[in-house]
Amino acid sequence: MELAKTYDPKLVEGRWYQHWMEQGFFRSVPDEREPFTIVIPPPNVTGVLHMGHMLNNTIQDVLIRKARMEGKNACWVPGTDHASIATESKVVGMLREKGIKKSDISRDEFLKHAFEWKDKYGGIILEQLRRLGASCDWERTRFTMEDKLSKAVIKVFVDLYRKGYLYRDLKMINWDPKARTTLSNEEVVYKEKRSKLYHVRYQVEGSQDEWLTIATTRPETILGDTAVCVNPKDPRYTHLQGKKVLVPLIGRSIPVIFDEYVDMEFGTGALKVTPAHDINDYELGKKHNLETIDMMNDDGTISPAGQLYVGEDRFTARKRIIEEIETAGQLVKVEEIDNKVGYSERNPDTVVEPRLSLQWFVDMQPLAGPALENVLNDEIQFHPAQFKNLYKHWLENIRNWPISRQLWWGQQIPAWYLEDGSFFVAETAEEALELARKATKDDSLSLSALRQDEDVVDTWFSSWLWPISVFDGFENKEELNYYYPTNVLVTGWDIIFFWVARMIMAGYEYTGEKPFKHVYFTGMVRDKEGRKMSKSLGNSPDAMELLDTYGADGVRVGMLIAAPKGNDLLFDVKLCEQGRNFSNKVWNALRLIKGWESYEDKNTDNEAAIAWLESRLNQVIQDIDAHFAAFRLSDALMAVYSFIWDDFCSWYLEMIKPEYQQPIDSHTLARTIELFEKGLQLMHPFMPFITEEIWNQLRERDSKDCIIVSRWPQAGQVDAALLQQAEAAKEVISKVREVRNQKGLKQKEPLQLYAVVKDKNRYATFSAMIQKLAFLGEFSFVDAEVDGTQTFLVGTDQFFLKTGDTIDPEQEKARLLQERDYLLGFIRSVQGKLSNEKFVSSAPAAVVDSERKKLSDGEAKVKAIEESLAKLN
RNA sequence: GCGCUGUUAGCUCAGUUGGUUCAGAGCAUUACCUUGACAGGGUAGGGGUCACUGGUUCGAAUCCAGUACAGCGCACCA
Repeated sequence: MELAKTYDPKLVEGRWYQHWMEQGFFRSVPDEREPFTIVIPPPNVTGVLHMGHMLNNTIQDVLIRKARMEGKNACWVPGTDHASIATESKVVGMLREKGIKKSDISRDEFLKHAFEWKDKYGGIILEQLRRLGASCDWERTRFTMEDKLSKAVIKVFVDLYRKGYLYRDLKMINWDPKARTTLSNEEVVYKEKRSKLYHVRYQVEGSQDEWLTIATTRPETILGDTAVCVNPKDPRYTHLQGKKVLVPLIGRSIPVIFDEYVDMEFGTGALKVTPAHDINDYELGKKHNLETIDMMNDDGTISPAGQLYVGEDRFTARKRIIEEIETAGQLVKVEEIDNKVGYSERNPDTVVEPRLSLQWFVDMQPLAGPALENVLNDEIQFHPAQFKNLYKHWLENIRNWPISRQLWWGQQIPAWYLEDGSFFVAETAEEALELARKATKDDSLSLSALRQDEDVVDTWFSSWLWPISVFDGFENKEELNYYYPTNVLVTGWDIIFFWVARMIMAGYEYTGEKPFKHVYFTGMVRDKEGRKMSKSLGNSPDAMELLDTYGADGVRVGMLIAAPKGNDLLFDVKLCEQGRNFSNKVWNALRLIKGWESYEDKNTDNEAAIAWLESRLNQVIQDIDAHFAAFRLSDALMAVYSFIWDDFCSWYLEMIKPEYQQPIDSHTLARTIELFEKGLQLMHPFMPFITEEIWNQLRERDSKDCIIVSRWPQAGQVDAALLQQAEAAKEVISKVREVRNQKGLKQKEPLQLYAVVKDKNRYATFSAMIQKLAFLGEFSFVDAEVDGTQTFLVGTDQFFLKTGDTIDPEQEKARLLQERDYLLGFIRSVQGKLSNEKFVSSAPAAVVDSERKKLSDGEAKVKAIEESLAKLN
């Protein structure tokens, strides 16, 4: 069959993926082999594949494929995350389009809609991952909100509650008024903003015209003011001791209090205090027994407690209140300042409000200990390791985790309340009822007396259990014992707190063991200018389109070749082009080899070439294994890339290539196929499809004899002397080509080369190669300089190339003089070192020897050049 | 404000304990080549005072201190 001139991934990828599936190559069940386990960072169930996923999952696939080839029981567990805030807001939006308001339907109805939505759109991303070549065990696909996983969440909630690690408390939390839910500190993103600082004067109660001016960036909260605070050391305000002031517009009388907390330098030195809407104000309020007025509704509108602008949005209210204050003559001035404003991570345009709220919290202190210790002591290794710093800092300053979310899409909090507000935490309503009966000593209590907490838990409160729960580890230890701890987690460093740290905590708490041995952090995928990929910038390529255009292998190479671990990837489609070009290069190596007719012969002139490539291969295997061990995937890819392109294609195939349309001896062909196969195996983790295709093109194979399950090549002997000889030969060839280039000679016009060398053996093995690749009519050793030739040096060996051209003596002289001057300078610096007694006495002998060798080599070279110069004169 | 990390070729990055040609790779770029596996190609080049200053050392891209710039994290922000 004739092979196409260019490689077409479309004809290959789908076919092989299906074949792998049919053969069950991705399937893993526990057996006696060593396991190698990766759990996927579950993408949002309604998500679609983007560049970040491609990078992340390519890395996981590379690792899992390598492990599979090493004979390990490779298990990559896929799945999706219910992503409560993100998904719920998508569903709310979808319902709104249908004219349904969330507030008009019941929880059950809403969940019905949500599950319908999930069944329709959920899992698209998993299908897309198949296109990328992800070799997940799809039979293990899990979902964070499926029954078993939800049960685990409830179990853990109850357990932590009973241990006293989980409690309910009224605290200042971050509130997302769009999603109408609590957020943890980590879910608040602070952005530097240019804001207005309003200076507003409050009249001192009982005075005619005495005023106290405060400064605020959130004037709408004036409606919730219950004090004004000044520093007791501030001489400007000492006279206000015991005085009261009137809140503008509403005229509420509030005390002037004194606290060192206030910075005298900032604004006017007077701070309005709104205990319900600011964390610091709340602390002041507690300390000074202030009233707390919650003047905002959960959607960010003003509540009746605010008295004015009730029902208006907070930002509209801000505008209007300032206008009215100005009209009242109480706006002193407006100043521009830079401050940081917190936005919701999930709703990036929504400003987060500090809000006083009754929520469930996890006490992180007891969980943090083992999590910190085992990362610092490298029981769990971070790659790159510098993320340990970030991790350490966060854990050492850890704050309690508010886990309740005022949403419906998620695991409902297993707490049941009685009329009087007392509550009972249990895995089921029945158990809660039993607890309630015991507590109240009232056996007549029925389920209808209990009301379950309306809230659900934070998504991360389910995903922190992921490495355990995907193996059903909370009900059955069998699979857990085999697959856990998992080998490596591949994830972005941006969720180091959200997810990585918490999985480590849950791991130690619930299994007494780490959840993974290694964490490979990927950076963010940015465009080539370093900007974040975003819809509004339109700089985010369509992932599926890339796969179509460049093939999965091309895209995978493109992503990995420029993705050093932990660093952001500056993505450019040109990288995928490079990947595709590489595919094509390998494909054409196949075409060449397949195109050869062979004749039976056990003797060959190519023995040296074969032995050389084999040594190179063994060297490359060693390099690649070392790169993998250190998670240097880009380097591993680069090593195989240059082995295939440079060593195999550019040198080896050219060395053994027969004359045009001539056959090749069978021995060389067989050995070439073997070596090519090994190269393909090294490529396979990175480029699964094309390697499988070529693997099967090279020989007739059984349907089970696939490269994906072939054994990873073992590094054999490296013949260092041979490699050196080859390098010398390559240098001679390059030098000849250089001369041709300079002289404008044809590549294939036969020339004569003569050499004066110290050791003929150095060139003996490859002399035929030199002759062939440098296109020489003659290559021979001589005893003395040959006249009328172009000269060059390889090491200290002299070469004389007869170009047929007449040599311009002046030009040649100039060239030689330049080279000599360079060498003389070099020699001077080496001599300088060697004449320094301190160097000779304190440097290691090997270093001194090498300097001496440099000197003698340099001198020999100069001597050779001077001989040539003498001839020219 | 506190802390972490970085600064090496036009771009993205290697450079392991200071010492063998250590100043590298890929991409980009330049010249030449093109019926011969591959123009999605071949061959050969050009390109860097290793951010700056000082120190340690026989010897510094590498170690130390300081400076500048950049990125990130945390805290504060009326």
